[in-house]
Amino acid sequence: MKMIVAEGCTYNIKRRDDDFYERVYNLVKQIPFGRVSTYGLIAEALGAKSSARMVGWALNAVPLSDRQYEIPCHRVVNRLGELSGKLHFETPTIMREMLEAEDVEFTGDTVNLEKHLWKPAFSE
DNA sequence: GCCTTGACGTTAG
DNA sequence: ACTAACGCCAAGG
Repeated sequence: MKMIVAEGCTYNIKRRDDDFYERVYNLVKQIPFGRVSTYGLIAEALGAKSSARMVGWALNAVPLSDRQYEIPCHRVVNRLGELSGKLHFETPTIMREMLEAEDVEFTGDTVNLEKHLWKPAFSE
């Protein structure tokens, strides 16, 4: 099930047997303490540049228990550094608090990406 | 099946 | 700097 990524043509997630979610999780796990990444970069690293949305969907499917300990979902923000996923935590403030606990710096309600953005290594 | 809804992103105005 | 229109695609009704 290799996808051909010709220029302009991006990987299509459509397959049920795909391990897309797993690959998202593996990548998110690699985000270092005190750093953040974006939905778009993660999607792109997986060869699904146009499917940033599905990255969020995958994270939404992460069990609450894994959310804090196994998979650092709070380190994924949108491309402007906004905490677009905060409503999916136990309380709307948790996400920011977790980031601040890692000394992540904010400007207003957006993360200082200059300082904390982590770019995933391109896989495959 | 059709329609709507999103933890998104780009582009145009 | 802000809004609107798309493109994207899995789920749920």
